Amino acid sequence: MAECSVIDVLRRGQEWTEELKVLLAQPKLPSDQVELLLRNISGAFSEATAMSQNIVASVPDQRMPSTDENDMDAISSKKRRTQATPKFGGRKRANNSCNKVLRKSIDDEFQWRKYGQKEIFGAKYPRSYFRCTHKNDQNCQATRQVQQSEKQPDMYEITYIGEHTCKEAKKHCQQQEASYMINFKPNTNNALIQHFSSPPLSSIKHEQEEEVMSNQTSPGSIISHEQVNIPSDFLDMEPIVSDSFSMDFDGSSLELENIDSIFSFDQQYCSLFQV
DNA sequence: AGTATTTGACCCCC
DNA sequence: GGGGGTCAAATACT
Repeated sequence: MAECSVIDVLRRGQEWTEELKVLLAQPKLPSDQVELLLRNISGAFSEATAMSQNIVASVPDQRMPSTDENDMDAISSKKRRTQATPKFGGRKRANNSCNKVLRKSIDDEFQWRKYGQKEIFGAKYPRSYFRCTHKNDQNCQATRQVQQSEKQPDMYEITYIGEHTCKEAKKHCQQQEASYMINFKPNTNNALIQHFSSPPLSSIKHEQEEEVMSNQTSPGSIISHEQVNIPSDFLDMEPIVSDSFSMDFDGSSLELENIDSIFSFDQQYCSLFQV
């Protein structure tokens, strides 16, 4: 239900964007119409973001790690104990951040250790569970779930849960400044993509998947003013056409570069919610 | 030998 | 009650 609404909103935004492209191609820019369309587009992003927030927030989280060492004594057999001593007691689903992305590769800049795999009811492919390799030595709580996409078998749906607190995260944190930015200056709705700006660090890719990244313009060439980051995961899914526009209205200048990257982002985000 | 993966068991939560 | 997330012994790999 909510998914359909998100898609509707995003498609609406896409239609407005197409209209904007037509306007921008005109020699004499109707700046009032352009501004209106920009507001509409930005508003659509905001709306879709707010709606999707509710959807993504429902992704379950990992339980709290067990600290009960004594119950090991209760193990009498080689295999798992029976439920006399509740090893899993107190498990709860914390409100850690989670972020779902679609990728061609399951590799990223972090080291993961697989700790489980499950056949998911109604799903074609099993889901694999990974935790950060530094869970034990650095108490890093980041986990991720990887599942082959049914719609696009060459892609993987990766859900990142929790954030890295290991040294690897700190190392990659600095590289994050190279992430992509988008901006709609003349309106106040630009909080919209901000929601995407806070995926777990592990979902931000830089040096990997060059074969896709090389199709893009450099990060710095994308719009900037209000700094709104887009995870590169969304941008690297499709080649991005390098259109660039510049315009003025209300006395303030607005640059529109890589506007198609916005469409691409919109479409890819849409695909995450399609049934 | 140490480390990573597999896989059945276990438990929480809807 | 059952689906899904995690544990941990067994196994595979380096």
